[in-house]
Amino acid sequence: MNLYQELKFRGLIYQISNDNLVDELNSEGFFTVYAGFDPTASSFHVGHLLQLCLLKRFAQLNHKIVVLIGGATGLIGDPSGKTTERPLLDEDTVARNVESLKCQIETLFGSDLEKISVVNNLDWWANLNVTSFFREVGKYVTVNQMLARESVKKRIENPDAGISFAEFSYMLLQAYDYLYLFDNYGVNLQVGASDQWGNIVQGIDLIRRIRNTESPRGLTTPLLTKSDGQKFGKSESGTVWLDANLTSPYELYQFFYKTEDTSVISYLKYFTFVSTDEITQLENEQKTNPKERLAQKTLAYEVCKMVHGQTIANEAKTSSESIFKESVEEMDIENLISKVPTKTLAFNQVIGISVEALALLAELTASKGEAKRLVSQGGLYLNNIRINDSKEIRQDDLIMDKYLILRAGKTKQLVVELLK
RNA sequence: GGGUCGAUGCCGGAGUGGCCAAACGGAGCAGUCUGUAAAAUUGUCGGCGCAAGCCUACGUAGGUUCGAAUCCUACUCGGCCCA
Repeated sequence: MNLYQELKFRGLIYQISNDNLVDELNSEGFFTVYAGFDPTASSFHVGHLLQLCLLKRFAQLNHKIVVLIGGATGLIGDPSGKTTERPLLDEDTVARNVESLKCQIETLFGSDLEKISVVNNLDWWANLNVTSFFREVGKYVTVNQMLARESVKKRIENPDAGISFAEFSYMLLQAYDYLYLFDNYGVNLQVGASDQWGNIVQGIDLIRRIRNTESPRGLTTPLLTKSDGQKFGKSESGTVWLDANLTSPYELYQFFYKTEDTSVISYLKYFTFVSTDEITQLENEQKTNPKERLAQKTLAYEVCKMVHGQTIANEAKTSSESIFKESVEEMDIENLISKVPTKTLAFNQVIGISVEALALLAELTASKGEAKRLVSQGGLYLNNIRINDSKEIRQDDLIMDKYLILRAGKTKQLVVELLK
């Protein structure tokens, strides 16, 4: 299977800038591929994973990769897909985010690292002044065409939004980035999610006009949504980050484990390096035996392994299996501590208070009222036993004299550890 | 700079002096069913309280009033029009 077929099988090709790209992907030649990420946070999240995997696929076939961290563009903000103007991030935050994203790239790409350059567009934007920008770039772009862009149109038509000149100009910044990387790194393919299509085409166009060449290419992947159309990448507790300090490996594992049947096969294609044959097998397995959730298990494990390494992936898997046992006796609680969400509280603080108060204290619920609601609906469990009437925590509720398992609903579990 | 319109809970969006913790949608959360799935369906959805009730909330700060999300003034931010 060649590269194009592989990408096609995995559903990674949404749009291509030029039909020749199909043949080029199949030929012997090598690309230098670029994708940009704006440093709006200190970590990548699962929403970035698709692009990162795509780059990795190219790297594994010995194409060169340029990962652009938008130290400059991050200061402006991409209007694509946004319905309102974003607040500006301050410069220190952006600079700090750039650094931590760079580190993540390095751990994520591990063995393929020598094929990758990580660049920061602030390095060239810092030295470019406004007048030369207008002369070099602005002169080659018409506002007419910029206004025709979907993201811009939406904002202009929205009776109470509007778009600032800064965000409006964003597309030119990204276009120039492509030009710069084309000139200085030999980049000839930009990839991104489909909401980046406009920005990518703008870059290709600019290079064509200024350098008078047809060689730059662009490719977009589908924009991920859950089967109900919601944005991909959020769990009950918010964004699912790749940084283990922000989202624990257990939570990452759980996030993918809970994938609905209709999406799990495409996620396997997007987010893992499991071979096409194995994926087809898993697909059959899912049809005949959906209860086993084998596809979900594979997906969760593989992603965890890629992001955090094999040892941690194994731990996440073990913890997940252990905490979902029927009875508390079967759980290996000591091994779960700090792997699954754990809350440490003082012994005296807990003994004698109500379960609802404990749920609040342990931050299982946001308020006591919410905890009460849970109890009245039969959704709160202590040590896997449903709480029907409010009760006080007593010493003989403790497992091994120091642990309590709190659960809201079916899946939200928490270990409480008591210290004397 | 001038005029004008707007700012409501997580989001969208009603409300234009008391009946407003604020209609209605969506999201979220939970129950039932299940497979830690989907769909369906039921309930819930500011905080404290068993409750009565209390507290905090309709951009910010003041004011009018027995009483303000609703009226007035100033400010902040945004749209639109004019310069």
